[in-house]
Amino acid sequence: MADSSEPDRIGIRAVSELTGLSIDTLRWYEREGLLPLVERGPGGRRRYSPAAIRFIRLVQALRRTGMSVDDVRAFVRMGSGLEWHDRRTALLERRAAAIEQQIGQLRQDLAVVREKIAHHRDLKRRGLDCEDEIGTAAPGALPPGEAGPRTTRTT
Amino acid sequence: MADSSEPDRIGIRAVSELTGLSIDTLRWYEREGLLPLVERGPGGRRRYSPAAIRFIRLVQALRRTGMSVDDVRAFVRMGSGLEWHDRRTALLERRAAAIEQQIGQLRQDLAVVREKIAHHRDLKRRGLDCEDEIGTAAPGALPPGEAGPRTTRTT
DNA sequence: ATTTGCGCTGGAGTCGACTCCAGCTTTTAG
DNA sequence: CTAAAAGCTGGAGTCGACTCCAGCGCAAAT
Repeated sequence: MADSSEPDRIGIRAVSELTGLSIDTLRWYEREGLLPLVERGPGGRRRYSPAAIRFIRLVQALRRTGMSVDDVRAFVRMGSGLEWHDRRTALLERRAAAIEQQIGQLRQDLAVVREKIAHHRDLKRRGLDCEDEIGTAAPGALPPGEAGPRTTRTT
Repeated sequence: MADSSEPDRIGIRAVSELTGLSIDTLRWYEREGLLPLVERGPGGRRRYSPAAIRFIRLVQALRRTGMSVDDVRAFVRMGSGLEWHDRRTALLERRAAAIEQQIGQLRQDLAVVREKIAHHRDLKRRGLDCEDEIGTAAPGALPPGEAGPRTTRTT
């Protein structure tokens, strides 16, 4: 039954390289209760099973998609009991929906940036300087040399 | 040409509601030099032109997609001169590329979460209890399709 | 056997990005 | 005209999420 001396266990350094999380972060996540599956080898060193690593990937997905450490912990703390099963599943489903929304938001943001780029190119093509500031507008008339000194005070 | 008494200017409260940024954040962004277009009405109150609001939207897009306040400031500080035009455009293009990557990442994360959900459902269907922790453990070795150096950041 | 070095722990420190506050002026409603 | 509401400013405080020690123990290499 898979004890921590099995051959497929790897050390913290390898996990760090594998996942992109820093060693400190891995230790900190564990202390914070986000990584329940980590075992210890002789000498007290951490050994990570494939399952532990898959779990880390889930945690990364949750974190990257904006779930707070607190909420991940809460999720992890639900444990694996049947009684919490539905709740866990529901939580994940909500997360999936949230991620879809984020993708939508990101697409919008991408559109905003692209639009800006297009605007820039347009200005360049016409040999103009930048719009009033950066603000764009382009209603019809862009009186040059007005626009005011946007130079905000230096901090 | 468009002084701050024009009718299309709106106050900070309206902008806050419009953009979802808090009033404090709007003021703070301005102090930090992210919002150069904000004018003042009599009494020293902020008036936001449509152009200013469009600019805020750009800043929001940049921030939401992970650009730091420092970097946004740097971008803004480039000003509108022709000499910086290409640099500005290049920066925006890099950002657009970064956003595309993020969307890709998010899709992967979504897949991870969905997989987890499916796994949960499967367990439930079979009336089993736990999964990640302990249970479910890996059959053989590390998952085949996932060796990619996901490596980002730190250390 | 000693050196070199990874790993461990608990705790402190940092950093980015706000958020809150006190005290004051201006605007607006009654 | 007065009072409440909304703004303004500079500065301090908070919070989340790490990141960095100091000091110690194994352990593999020389």
